[in-house]
Amino acid sequence: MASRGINKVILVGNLGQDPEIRYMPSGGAVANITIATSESWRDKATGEQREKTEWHRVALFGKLAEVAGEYLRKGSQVYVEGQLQTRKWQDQSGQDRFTTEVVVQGFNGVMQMLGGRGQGAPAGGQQQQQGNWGQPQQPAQQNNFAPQQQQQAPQQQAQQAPQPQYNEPPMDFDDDIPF
Amino acid sequence: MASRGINKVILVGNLGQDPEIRYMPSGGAVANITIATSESWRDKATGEQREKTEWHRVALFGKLAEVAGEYLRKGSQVYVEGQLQTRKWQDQSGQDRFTTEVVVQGFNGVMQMLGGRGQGAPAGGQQQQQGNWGQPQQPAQQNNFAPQQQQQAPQQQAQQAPQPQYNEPPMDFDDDIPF
Amino acid sequence: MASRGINKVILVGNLGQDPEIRYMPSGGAVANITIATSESWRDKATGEQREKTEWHRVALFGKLAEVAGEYLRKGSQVYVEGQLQTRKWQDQSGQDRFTTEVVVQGFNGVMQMLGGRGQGAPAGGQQQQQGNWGQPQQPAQQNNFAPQQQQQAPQQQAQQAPQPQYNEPPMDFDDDIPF
Amino acid sequence: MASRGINKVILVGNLGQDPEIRYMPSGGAVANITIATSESWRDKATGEQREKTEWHRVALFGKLAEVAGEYLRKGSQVYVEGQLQTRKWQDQSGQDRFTTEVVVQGFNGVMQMLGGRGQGAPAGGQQQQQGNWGQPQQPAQQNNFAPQQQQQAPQQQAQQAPQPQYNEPPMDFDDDIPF
DNA sequence: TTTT
DNA sequence: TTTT
Repeated sequence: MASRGINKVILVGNLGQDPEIRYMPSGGAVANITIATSESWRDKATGEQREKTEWHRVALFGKLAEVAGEYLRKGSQVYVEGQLQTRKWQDQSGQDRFTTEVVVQGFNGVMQMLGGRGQGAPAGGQQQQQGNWGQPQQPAQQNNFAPQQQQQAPQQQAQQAPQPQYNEPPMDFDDDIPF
Repeated sequence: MASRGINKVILVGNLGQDPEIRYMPSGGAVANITIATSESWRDKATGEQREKTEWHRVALFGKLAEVAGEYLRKGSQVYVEGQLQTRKWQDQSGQDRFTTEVVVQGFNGVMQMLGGRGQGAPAGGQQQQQGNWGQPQQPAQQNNFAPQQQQQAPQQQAQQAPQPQYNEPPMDFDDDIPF
Repeated sequence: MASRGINKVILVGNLGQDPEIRYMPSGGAVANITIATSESWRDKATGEQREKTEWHRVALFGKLAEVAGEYLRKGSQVYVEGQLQTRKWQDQSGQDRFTTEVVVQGFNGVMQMLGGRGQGAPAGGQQQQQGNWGQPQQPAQQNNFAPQQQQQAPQQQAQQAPQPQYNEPPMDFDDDIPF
Repeated sequence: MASRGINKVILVGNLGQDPEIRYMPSGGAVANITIATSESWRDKATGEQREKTEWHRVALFGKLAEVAGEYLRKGSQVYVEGQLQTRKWQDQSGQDRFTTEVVVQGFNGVMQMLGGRGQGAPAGGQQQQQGNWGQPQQPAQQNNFAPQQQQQAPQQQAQQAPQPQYNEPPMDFDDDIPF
């Protein structure tokens, strides 16, 4: 767990959609969220107000993934601190592709919900609505990674890049395998 | 220049190769560098020492780009602070691709050489050797972006992703156009 | 405005009280706020839940000070990014004392209100309530630093340390004088 | 080990003197270092180049303290990441005083030596010279905090503030007691 | 796709 | 002195 160099990302922004929770074969949770940050400025040439939004792919692991799944929702404001990680995957034509994510994990990972009083998910009895996360009908241990990937591919296609399989599974909070 | 949210990256690491300096049509400098950070750990299963290196694409603009070109070299240790930015480009087959970079620019961008006394380029009389950067034989104003891009594409191909053109040119230190 | 080394503080927390706004002889605004961050843990020995709150003295300058005065209130959640600065002052007995603050200022300073919809001050017609800030009855230019300091001394005494005079006035957003 | 809010300090700078290593009653190591960061600018009024150095008190705990003691020296360049902490102590006249330090500790603490090959302590056979740190003639367990404090007080007096005793001992890497 |  |  030593490291040479510093690789740190700090984001504060709002979720573009509800978190997607999955489970690794080991049973560790993974939450994928997208966070928006934006800059606005006055265009010198036209004098108009302009705005540009940057979307960040963030992957949380272990306990933080579970908290994200429970409390974060589309629109939630959040602070995350993690590391940059670029992973290689193959598209349908077998070509190499790369996706860069912010990995929030282990000792260095931080996730804090912002904005106070209950901006997130209902704490109470509505947990049935969470059925599409983590496949509650099946024990978490059975939820493996690859099948879920397949399902997501089509819709992700329209976005940016299919979610690659975590062939080398990222370190769960209790594991010693770094990313 | 207002912003909603925080988008901050901090890296400390070593350059994988000499900086590549180019000039935008406006004359503003752009330096592309790759920074390595690494983690090492003992594999629980095998007991072996393992190491994983992460490579970061970093783009510096304006004055910082010029300083990078003058003083940084392959192996230089550097601190950079910038923002995450994902840009879309088209590959040869016209397919959309995305590349994420750390943009170091303007007021929020920071670049500091580390390691003290002259780890980088010779400060003294060898500045002629910089001829291949920034095409000093021609006035900087003539160096536009696209042609240079073409030249770089082949070698970059082997790496990760061709360097996309900056169609929407990133803000030079003196410009009001954000990234 | 060059710098050797990195001096960066990032805080996310809540204000312990309303901001105190003052004006320097130059007319530049200064806002002093206190931000709480806290840690909670289970005491190994007793098994009890414990919590410790850290209070941070933060000084904002220029535009950010004005925004703080207008929108932040006791309890507001805020992100600030600034620099550590320790200043020397003399107590009543003439002894040297030191106070460390987070200075949020100029290009590197960041202040973002968190928590969304109107957690702060009313945007509308209640601005008269702000009368005790910045002495609106008098032109800002007349509000100088030292007198205000005198008034605050007694109450501050009970706290931590009297607010020292800014003998070497900190850089306003438009100044070139660093802190 | 939960926390509400973010309390983060990042420093890159050089040590003003050799680290001072002490041991807590528990046997955990504590290293005190001072780090300089500086800003330089051109004075608008006089046109002169000016420089201001900020000195930071940093306390490292546990393993990081040991590494600091072994490898850092006066002049060493270092990256540290920690938390702001203000502690109260009494001066000779019994008056309350406050000292703010950067605490580098536990999971969130980071310390990285910069500048590459052997800028710090001799890696080789000179480790006997470290005898004045950590009192190697006596078992670490016997080195308690308070006596060492007494010795340091006089010289520290000239500086900023006597090193307060850690009455509530800060969390060692293996402890669950936060700071 | 978020937020103001 | 804040917040949960």
